Amino acid sequence: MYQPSEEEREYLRNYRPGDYERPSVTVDNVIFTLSDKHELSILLIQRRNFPYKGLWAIPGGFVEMTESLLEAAARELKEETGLENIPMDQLATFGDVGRDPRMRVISVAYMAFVPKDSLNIHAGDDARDAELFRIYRNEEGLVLIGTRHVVKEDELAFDHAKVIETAIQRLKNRIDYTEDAFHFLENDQSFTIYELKKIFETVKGENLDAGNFRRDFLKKYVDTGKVVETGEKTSANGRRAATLYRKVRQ
Amino acid sequence: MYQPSEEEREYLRNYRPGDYERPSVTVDNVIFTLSDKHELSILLIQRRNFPYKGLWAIPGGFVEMTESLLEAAARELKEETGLENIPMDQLATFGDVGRDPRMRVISVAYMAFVPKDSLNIHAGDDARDAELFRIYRNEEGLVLIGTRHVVKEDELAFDHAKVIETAIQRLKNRIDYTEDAFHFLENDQSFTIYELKKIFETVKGENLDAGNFRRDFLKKYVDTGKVVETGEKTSANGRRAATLYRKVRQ
DNA sequence: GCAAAAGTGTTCTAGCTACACCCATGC
DNA sequence: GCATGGGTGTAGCTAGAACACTTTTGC
Repeated sequence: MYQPSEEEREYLRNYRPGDYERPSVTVDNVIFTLSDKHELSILLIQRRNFPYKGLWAIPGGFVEMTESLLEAAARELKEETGLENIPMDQLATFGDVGRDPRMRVISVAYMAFVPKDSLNIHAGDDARDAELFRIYRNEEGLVLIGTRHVVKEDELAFDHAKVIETAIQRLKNRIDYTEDAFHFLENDQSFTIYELKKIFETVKGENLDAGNFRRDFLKKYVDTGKVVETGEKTSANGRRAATLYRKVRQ
Repeated sequence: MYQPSEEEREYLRNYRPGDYERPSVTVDNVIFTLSDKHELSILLIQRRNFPYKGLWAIPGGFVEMTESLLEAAARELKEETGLENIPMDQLATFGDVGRDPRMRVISVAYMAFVPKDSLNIHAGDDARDAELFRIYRNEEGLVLIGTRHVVKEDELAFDHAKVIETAIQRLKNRIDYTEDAFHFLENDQSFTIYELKKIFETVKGENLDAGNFRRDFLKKYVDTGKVVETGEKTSANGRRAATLYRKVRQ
């Protein structure tokens, strides 16, 4: 391990940062969930202040000097949704010069996948309204449909349309080789194969063959020990009882 | 497109950034190339100033207020290597609190893949020495072997060992579905299948079957029009003449 | 008995792996 | 003639797509 010399420690004690201009740094969270009807959805907040007053944005905020980027993202997630201990993944960093009309702001975007029922949307201060939007697409681009509002791509604040597009793309690419899908489960300690199948279908935007999905699931997760049977079955409500599985937490 | 109201324009005219503390933002470049003996290599510079004086680091520098992150990375690449118009990809952003002992620094890492012969290593100011290091690995982690120096993982400045590890991982994952491999070619307007095969073998760290690689190459790049035959052949020097291909620039 | 999820079996094929084999050329 | 890279052919295997079919339950 690197041990600084006495000379270097002396230098650091006397170090005073120059007063050159610095950009502001924020974290922004793309929070994905699945709607009741199994549609990919995202949490947006409505801006009540300038700039982009009235437009919708992904939630975020300034990075404090005492917290890491991930800590900042997790703090913001908690403030917005009440959720803690959610795995978050860094998406990308957006830093074009004019992306915030006030000043230079560099934004590190994170993404999180959360089960809908756990979502407890805090508008935070009344400075902003929060809503869940289903993700659609037409010729002009993204269309986000909430319960009370419809938001088109160009009604998103800052460069957030680009951030969201990047996130959707990344999620689709990742879903097969990460464990993202499990994070959408309401309860990853008791779920059926077909609940998980629904999640994959939603994210990929295509229907999957039930038999093939089942075999893939068994080989990829059960045979490797990542998922085990709970021993329970669903109490049959209208159909044949299904085996319940549990995600093994590493 | 969003048109700010007169009120919002007024707000922006009068906007003065608060004087809260801001982190410094840098870009750092992981510059990959292949050595003469087809070994994956990376460009490092030796620090001649505190902190981490004498240790090796990936090149980088502060982001100017007037340039985007990518522009900053490209500017640094040019200063270090003389290379321009090289495609660069954002790797990840590193922002742990103590990663720079002087002050809070958030670093956006980029990666570039360049042909070795084009590399014209500028030490820049004499404040630093630059050298190409082949990438090896032993039980303790990364070992970087240059022509004059050998650098172990813990002799890298800041969190650059982590940055480099992340970059190597990403490169290995990307190589099959991106066009990174072509960027390592000395001349992508005239190359043979086997030159490209060598690059894939180096990055993946395994030998590939010549026949299968050839068929894959033809299907993946030639059939899709991404690569075309030049019409020329290698002037036979000790062996059968090989077809020369040219990458089509989109 | 029908709808719908749960679960199993089987066929067919595209694509990959492995490997054998021929060609061209310089030494 | 042999080493080396250039280039072709093909047998065999496997993952996966497609789909047929059975089970269980509530209505």
